[in-house]
Amino acid sequence: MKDSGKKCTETGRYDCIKLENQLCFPLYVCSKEIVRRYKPFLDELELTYTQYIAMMALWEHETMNVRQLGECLYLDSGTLTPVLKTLEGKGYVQRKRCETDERSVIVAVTEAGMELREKAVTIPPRMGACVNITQEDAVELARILKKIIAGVTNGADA
Amino acid sequence: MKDSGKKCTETGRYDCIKLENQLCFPLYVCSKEIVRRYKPFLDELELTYTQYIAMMALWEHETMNVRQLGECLYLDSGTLTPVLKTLEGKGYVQRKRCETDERSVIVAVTEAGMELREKAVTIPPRMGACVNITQEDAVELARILKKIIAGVTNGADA
DNA sequence: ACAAGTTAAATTGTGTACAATTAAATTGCA
DNA sequence: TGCAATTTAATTGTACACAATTTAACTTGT
Repeated sequence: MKDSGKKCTETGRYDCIKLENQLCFPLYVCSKEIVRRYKPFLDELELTYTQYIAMMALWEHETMNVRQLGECLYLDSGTLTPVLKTLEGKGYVQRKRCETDERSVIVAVTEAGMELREKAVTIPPRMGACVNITQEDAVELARILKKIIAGVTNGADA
Repeated sequence: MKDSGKKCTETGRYDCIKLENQLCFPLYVCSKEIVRRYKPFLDELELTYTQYIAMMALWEHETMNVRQLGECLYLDSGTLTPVLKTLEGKGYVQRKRCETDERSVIVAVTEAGMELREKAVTIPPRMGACVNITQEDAVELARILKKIIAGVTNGADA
């Protein structure tokens, strides 16, 4: 349906670099737009999206060092250090050097951090109501994304 | 294995704010990781990802004002102005005020910008070889993402 | 014609992202 | 043991991304 016969939707030498033919671009846009949709809800907790996912990881694990948190969130210390300092400033986490290995910094959720969780549980259902997607599509999307992430983050070189 | 009556994959009060149950999070990670994968290829052209998608839009349209480009890329002037100034500095685009409406800034691809396109066409096929995804999944993914974007960017309030 | 409202881009300020480097602590091995 | 490699966070520098504000130019209603 789309090559050298020159139909209505014809194929050109530059088709592969058209925005509409990229997969990365809707991925990039979708990610940004969803995060933007979170903003009003996250504003209630005075958290940014990055702070929110960091808290999510910490609510589950209670305590992690920066490296582990980074593996969990796919972020490095260059991003996490300022985020964690901000969260510490807000009183939601505590940072301290590991006693048995002074290189590591242990991040632990505080009492106030655990209380924040109570407010946070209201966010996913409200977000869900905002995003126009069927249950089947959500499952499909999650499956495909996880497959891509697994392939891309391993040494899956060309 | 960890609370009330419950099976193996049991349901807890806080399940909805676990990282693994979010759809936004793999979307965010996938987008970032794919962009990271582009970097070695984009480095050859000395373009960032944002500069690359801006050039993609401009290669197709030759000339656009900042507002149109922003609608196309889902970016505002606060992001685009510095990106376009950088691209102008590299000699790939020219920026000038519209003569009939001095509020608008017209962005036009230069000769050098069009030549860059020749190098850029090699990127998508090489990226495709890097990303571990079947043709069917790619089609599915594109379909779902476009649906979400359409729903989220319109006033699809809860 | 003109004040009021609107639109367009730029600017300002905050917060990521990430590569590259640095500094300190720990490990491994000759 | 002793020191070179490695690991861990933090720092530095560049580049977005976006909300909010500003400035200038245009449009509209009267």
